[in-house]
Amino acid sequence: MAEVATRETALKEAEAVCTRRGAVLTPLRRQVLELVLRAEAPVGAYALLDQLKAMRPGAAPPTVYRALDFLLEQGLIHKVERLNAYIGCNESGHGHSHDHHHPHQFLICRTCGATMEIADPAVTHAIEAAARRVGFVLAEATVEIEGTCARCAEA
Amino acid sequence: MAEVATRETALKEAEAVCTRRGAVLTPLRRQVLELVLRAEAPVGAYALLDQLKAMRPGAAPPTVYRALDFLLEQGLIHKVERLNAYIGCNESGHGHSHDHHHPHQFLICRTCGATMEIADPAVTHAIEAAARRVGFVLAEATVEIEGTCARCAEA
DNA sequence: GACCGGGTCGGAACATTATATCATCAGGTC
DNA sequence: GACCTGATGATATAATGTTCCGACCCGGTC
Ligand SMILES: [Zn+2]
Ligand SMILES: [Zn+2]
Ligand SMILES: [Zn+2]
Ligand SMILES: [Zn+2]
Repeated sequence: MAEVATRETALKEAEAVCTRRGAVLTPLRRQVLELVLRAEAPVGAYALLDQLKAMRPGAAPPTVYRALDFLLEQGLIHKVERLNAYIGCNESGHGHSHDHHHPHQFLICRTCGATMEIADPAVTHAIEAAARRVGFVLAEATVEIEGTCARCAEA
Repeated sequence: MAEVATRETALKEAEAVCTRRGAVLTPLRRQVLELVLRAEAPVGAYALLDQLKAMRPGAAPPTVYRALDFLLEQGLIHKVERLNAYIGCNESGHGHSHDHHHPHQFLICRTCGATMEIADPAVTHAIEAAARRVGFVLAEATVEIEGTCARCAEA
């Protein structure tokens, strides 16, 4: 599978990103990141916990949430608010080398659940302009577009 | 207070919108809508429930959620996903006369909690274009911009 | 009047998502 | 060794949201 190689690369990069910043990608955090990357769609915290328990019998909600918080902080994953679920950051395509929090948008398919991350400059720019127009100092924007993905639409 | 008049007007309009569609704004639904409109910031379902209990001792979670579902369906309120909270639709400013689901964006102040609804055509258009570019059929877009509102920023 | 249907609400239980708190342990510093 | 910091173990609890069943009302329809 090509995905396995991609995942391995992503994990290696994550390791590098963390050490470059003085953060530590501990075995636990790495395990959680791998589970998120392995999933085909955004995963919920308790789904991760169930999988984690197989490897770490003592795992509990805080175990997962602490790891997720770290990974979010490092920009290695994102949270999809509409789904209360987490997804690996896809930094390829847009050239952000794992900025802590880079502008991004999600396209969520209601049929198959596939969620694609994009970073459309026009969307980002329009949002910045809208905020500026009313004197609002933008910190972070959540953009989650729901509908039907191309594959599901043509069927 | 000017807000009271605004709220009364909004309630009257809500009533009219519902009857025009064959839906019924029952006393319960109207009460919940009034509580949402009365709040200064987005309100959580359980905060509404607490207030509702004062008037309706038997109120339980489904009581509130059913009313909220109805109001969302009618486009009278919106849900703010980042806050798991609900806010009245501000249809003034943009000329949607309570479309069931109209494109909109939120500006959420992290300092004071104030949340402003806007409907910026450039943002809406950029999102539509981004979706179309990848063959995605858009149904609904959540745009929630967090930061500091103008009042809090100047202080 | 009897019957049926949809829509609304009361009420109990449950499911899902997230956090608070305290204890423990390992590594580095003085 | 005494001390601090960051990470994890472990238990409990909070916050948010849903399922399910039964009652009730109200408008047809026979
Ligand atoms: Zn990303
Ligand atoms: Zn799809
Ligand atoms: Zn609105
Ligand atoms: Zn503010």
